[in-house]
Amino acid sequence: MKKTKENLISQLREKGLKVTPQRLAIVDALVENRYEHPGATLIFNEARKKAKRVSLSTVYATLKEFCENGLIRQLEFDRMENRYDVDLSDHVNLICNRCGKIFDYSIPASLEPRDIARKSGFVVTDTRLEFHGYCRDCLKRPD
Amino acid sequence: MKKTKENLISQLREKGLKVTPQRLAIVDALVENRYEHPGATLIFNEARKKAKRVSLSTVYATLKEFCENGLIRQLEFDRMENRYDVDLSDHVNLICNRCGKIFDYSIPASLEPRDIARKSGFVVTDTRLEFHGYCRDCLKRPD
DNA sequence: TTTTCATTTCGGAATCATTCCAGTTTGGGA
DNA sequence: TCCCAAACTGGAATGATTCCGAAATGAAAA
Repeated sequence: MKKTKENLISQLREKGLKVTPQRLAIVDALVENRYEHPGATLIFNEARKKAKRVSLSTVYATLKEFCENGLIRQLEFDRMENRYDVDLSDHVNLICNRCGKIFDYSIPASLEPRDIARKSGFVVTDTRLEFHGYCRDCLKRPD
Repeated sequence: MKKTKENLISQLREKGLKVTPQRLAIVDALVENRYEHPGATLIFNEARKKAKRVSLSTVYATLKEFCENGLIRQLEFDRMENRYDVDLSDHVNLICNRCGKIFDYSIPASLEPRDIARKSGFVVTDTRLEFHGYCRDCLKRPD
């Protein structure tokens, strides 16, 4: 399930999205920095090195497009810019309170903080579980 | 574990925080709108009705203060202002993609989307699990 | 009750990520 | 090669949140 550059590019074509120099540069940045869970700014700076012309607006638009087409996943935070993840498999994000790094913890038999600490060395101080979807009322309503 | 107005006010005193008209109004707003998981703006508008003078800056500062002292909990989102929760017990937030309402789902025997849908009528389309804490490296480093 | 001062509040400016917009460019199918 | 919907650009706009210096005020001590 390792997501490669080629992999993402062919997904682009499948979805009928155009393959532009900007998008190639952004794909590169995403894949090469996958373990850092890069934000828009980092992607912008990296993409700049590859493509002569890329604007920040384009980076935002492109990341949005990629998310909507299921190529990548957006991680949303407060007081930190959004981060993007090419790994779509189920996993837990371990976020350090001090350095801000984000670690992947592949899908756990147990979600007990104690178990996570034992296996990954990461001490959990705060848990955030969010399930997004549709509530009963909205499911009834058409459109 | 039901958090009352009095409850929060006495916590204020315990922590050595001053009890001001603004804070009383904010506590009111938090408790009375607990099920809506109010954001700063809603709290500001509600608090205004009770205290003659409250500024938005104060609301933000106060909510931050309350969070740091463990009186309430901040729920962070993207493209939506932060929300605040007086319920500190473990629970899952079910967030509707369409209407944006946030439902509490008290701590589940199972975190399987299927089970949640069956029990709460909420259809889960996206799961976000975040564990905040300290990584191995930061635990080593002093300060 | 008055005095005192650290804490709190104020409001307006500043910040920062993100989106919007209107005009220009371009990938890739015909 | 032509053509146009899709992409791109950069600068302005937005919106939540923080910052800041000055003014106001709980509440502890005198």
